[in-house]
Amino acid sequence: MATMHDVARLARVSVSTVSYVLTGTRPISDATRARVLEAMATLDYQPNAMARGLATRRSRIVGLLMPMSERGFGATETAFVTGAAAAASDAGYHLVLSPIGAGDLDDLRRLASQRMVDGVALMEVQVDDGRVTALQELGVPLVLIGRTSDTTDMSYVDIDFDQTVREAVDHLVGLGHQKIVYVNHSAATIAAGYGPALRTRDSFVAAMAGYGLEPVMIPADDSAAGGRAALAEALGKAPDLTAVLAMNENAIFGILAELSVRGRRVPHDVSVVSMVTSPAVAELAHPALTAMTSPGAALGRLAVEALLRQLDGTGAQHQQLLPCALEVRGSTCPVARPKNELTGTGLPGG
Amino acid sequence: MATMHDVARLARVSVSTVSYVLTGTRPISDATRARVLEAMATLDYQPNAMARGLATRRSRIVGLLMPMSERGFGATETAFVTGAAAAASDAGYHLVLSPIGAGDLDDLRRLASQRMVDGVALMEVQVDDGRVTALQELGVPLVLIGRTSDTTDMSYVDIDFDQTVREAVDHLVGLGHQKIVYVNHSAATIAAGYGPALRTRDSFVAAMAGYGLEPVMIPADDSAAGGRAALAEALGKAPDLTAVLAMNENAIFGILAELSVRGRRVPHDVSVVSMVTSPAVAELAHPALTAMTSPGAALGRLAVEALLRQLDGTGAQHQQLLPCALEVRGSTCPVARPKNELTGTGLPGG
DNA sequence: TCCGATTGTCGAAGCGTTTCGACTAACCGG
DNA sequence: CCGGTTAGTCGAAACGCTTCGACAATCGGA
Repeated sequence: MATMHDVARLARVSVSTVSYVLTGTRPISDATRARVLEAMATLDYQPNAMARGLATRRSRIVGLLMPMSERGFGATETAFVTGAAAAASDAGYHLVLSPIGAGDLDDLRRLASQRMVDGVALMEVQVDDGRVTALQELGVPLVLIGRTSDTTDMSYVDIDFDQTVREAVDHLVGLGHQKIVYVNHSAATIAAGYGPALRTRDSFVAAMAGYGLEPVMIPADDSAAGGRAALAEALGKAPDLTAVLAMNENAIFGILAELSVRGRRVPHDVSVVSMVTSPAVAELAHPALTAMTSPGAALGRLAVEALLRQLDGTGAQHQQLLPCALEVRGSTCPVARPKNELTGTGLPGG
Repeated sequence: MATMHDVARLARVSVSTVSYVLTGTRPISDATRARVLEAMATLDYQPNAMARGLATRRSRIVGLLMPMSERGFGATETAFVTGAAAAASDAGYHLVLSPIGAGDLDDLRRLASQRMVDGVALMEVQVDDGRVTALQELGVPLVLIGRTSDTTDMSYVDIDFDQTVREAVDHLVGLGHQKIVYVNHSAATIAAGYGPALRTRDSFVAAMAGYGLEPVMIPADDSAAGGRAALAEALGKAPDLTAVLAMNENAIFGILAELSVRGRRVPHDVSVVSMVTSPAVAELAHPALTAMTSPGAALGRLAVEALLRQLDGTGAQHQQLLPCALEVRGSTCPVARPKNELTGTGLPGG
């Protein structure tokens, strides 16, 4: 509750001197500084954030816009937020989380034009995202997590989907798998321009082509049921599949369930790799899933650090990709036999 | 960027008049109001949050303190945050999420004494929580999600664990189950004074006693492995168990895996009920889990609403409990036979 | 008809900082 | 010993809003 005035009076200096001690913008003699600091300590002084914000036109708050779907967010997104908050806190900033999605642009405009935030980080960026243009028009510094289609002059951090897919495919092919099915998000999600779904799709095609293999791809709704249906469809398209690469964290358990129902054992009959998955989720399955672990916390930290650099002018555009790390657990193993020509196209063991 | 001065000049009134139009604290003639509103519209005026905050000594920001563990948070906590953010937004407030745990009280004190937040809601409240006393000393309005041991003069919202456990037990007993094992959090978590673990434990004992049944309880580490170990222990203590009631969302998949390994089918041999679980997680299992669905979003909303009422003086202490709702899915069914004495203590079907 | 209350508006004084211009000493090289 | 820096400090003016006290005009009883 003590103000600068109180500190100044107790230290027998002017308020401006106190301010200079605090901000270091002008030289202060050691004696004076000591008196001021002592006064601050005895009064338990804390600068008032509002007053400071008004005078400097900087709130030292950055916003994190995270659309919250009804299905909540997984460990990946949580790690992201944690990393972002930690980075902000380290720099003496606060992080405001706003559950503002692509829908309510008005909310966003209000938040931004009230000058309550110095800059924002956007999560769940769509390939064509109205929030980006809205913020740019308002002149709000921003960094994306994810990418829009046109990244010119934009700062972003994102998962390196291309390398991640490549590593996953390398892992499976290295184990001898040839018939690999890729289970993506739903057709609707892809059509809506969800970047990760689009990018992994393209990368999968490219990676498979690099090995001269045919890329089989199936969309799946974001649910266990969607996973089951997708696997059924996959077995129709490629009855002799030996590996599944799943992008869809929500469908993965359905995939496993359907495999189990159909008598295909994991990993002996079918190897499964889950993409962009947190260890916690991977451990829930039995056997635990070999997965590409997303660099959630690191992404969050990088995003906020880039934003802060942009704010204080020590850095402009920042574009960075981070791959997911392959963590081999129990759901992948070498393919049963290289000579699986024996079974032709039929089911193994009828 | 337009300020009140600009609006006032354009509308040919004084700044105070503009302010009154905005806040409604004094009567304004319709003609004047119209002129002012029009000026605001043409200038695209937005009040500056900092200036307003400085003048009113209210930031219109409420904090949500959510300790973020490395294991991230589940759909329940996410729903909670969403509900809280929505409630804040509806009332024209912003929600600052701070990942401040029971550890860093200094961070907390700084946040609070900078007067950046008008009040705070605390998640993951421990039975004995230093944050509570710290905030009370600073005179910061606060509401808990969860409860400390002494709730005198405290506002809180929490899950009605007693009723939730009772309903779960009722459901199982109604299906004919008598040998019910309760899988709780780990011994360490219980010892640390984690409220939900303590309260459900007591409620389980009471509920079982109400039916004249013996309450068997097993602690489990928060992991799949913990669940497997717990189930093994449970089968040792009660080989003839027919139902498991699990409080531990992280252990549940381990429990299911171990049941499967031991040849006990769910739900035919063993019924399973998961407590305080979100539908999304319940659907991941196969069969989908009968669960007590936590009222996450509602809790968040109630907490923030109570806090805001406290802030504008239209409400003081607020204490409220909400039960989880029983959602019957595929993991529970009537007990195999009332005459299960046939099988003695051995495994059914050898 | 006069008085008290009400309505509508204004000017000015804060709110707690930062920052600019100015001023005093002390200091340095010539 | 003098003009020009430089270090150290102060007072005052912002920053953009709210709110208090004042005042004129209108109104409704007695």
